[in-house]
Amino acid sequence: MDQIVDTSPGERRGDDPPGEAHPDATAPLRLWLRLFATSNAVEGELSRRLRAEFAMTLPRFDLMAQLDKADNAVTLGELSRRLMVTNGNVTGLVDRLVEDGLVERKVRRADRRSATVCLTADGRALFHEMAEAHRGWVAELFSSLDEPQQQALSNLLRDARDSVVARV
Amino acid sequence: MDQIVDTSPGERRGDDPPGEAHPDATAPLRLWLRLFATSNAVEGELSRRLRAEFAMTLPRFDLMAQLDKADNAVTLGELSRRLMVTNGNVTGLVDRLVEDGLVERKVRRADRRSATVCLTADGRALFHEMAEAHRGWVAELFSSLDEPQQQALSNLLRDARDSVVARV
DNA sequence: TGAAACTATTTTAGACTTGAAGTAATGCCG
DNA sequence: CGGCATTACTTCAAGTCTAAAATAGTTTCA
Repeated sequence: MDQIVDTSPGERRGDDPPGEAHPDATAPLRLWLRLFATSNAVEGELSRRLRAEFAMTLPRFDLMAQLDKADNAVTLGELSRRLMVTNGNVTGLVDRLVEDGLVERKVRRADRRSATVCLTADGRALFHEMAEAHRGWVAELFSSLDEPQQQALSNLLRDARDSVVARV
Repeated sequence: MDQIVDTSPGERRGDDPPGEAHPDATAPLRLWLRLFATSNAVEGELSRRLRAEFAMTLPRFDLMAQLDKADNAVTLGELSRRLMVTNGNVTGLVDRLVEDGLVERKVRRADRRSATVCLTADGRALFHEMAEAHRGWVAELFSSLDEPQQQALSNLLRDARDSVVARV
């Protein structure tokens, strides 16, 4: 969690219009700075509320969201891919969720290397409760932006992500 | 690092146009999902390159960036505010940077509670080298977006951040 | 068949992060 | 002066995360 690089340009207010002769070499840096700051602010606030209201962490919530969406049992490897985190990370998260009785681990008979994970009844109930609150929080946090702005931002972010992913 | 919530809507391709009667209750969720995925992808890649090329972590780089920008010695508390992280976090980061000989800690005579930090000569030299590479990487990662797109995205992100910060 | 390659997961070491509690110096004010 | 709140920083416990090594099961193919 970081990224306050900004090796030079100040926060210029206004619509940052110029678009002058040679493009500002620090413009992408400012873009990244804002992307990071925004993402971080949202993540931090959601994290705080989840902790305060449900004694839950964001990573665990995200893992449960994948399980809820999947409907069926999912392997650890698949979870790792969907959450975009390492295998070892998923192992630990699942361990803790199992301790809390929110998910279940089952070894597959078909391939004894792999195990699947699914929500318990308790886990599913809790998740639905949290998900509803979570959806409301997200909508609230972005509520200064109107529909078209949110749409435009969403589209640009999709393009940005594609740009990044293509170069990783 | 997470957030793969997405409790329902698939990744609709195209420009997500509809804009129908009652606004999709999951639209903000999709926006947040994309924001997070993009930020995370960039952060991960910058982190990897920084580690590979300079044996440096992003948090330490960010801290050094603040010191470079500040020009003068900065107190730990000020660093904490600028990096938007807790005090305890800064203490540890500075400890490790001091071990590496990249920054210096000085107790202030005026107020013996507080200490200031500044880059060493080595630290400053290394930072400038890293910052140049870093700027290039960021520009590269976003290079699929043209100037106006980057500008538009940057502006929307500023609005989004303001929206979030106003509600935290 | 059996060795080598591959796949799925766990383990480990190291770093980062937070929130809460602890320590120490300073400032306020009766 | 002297107690008390405040401020600055450190310490601590718990959780998250990664990269790399280890473990174990499966597949391939000579």
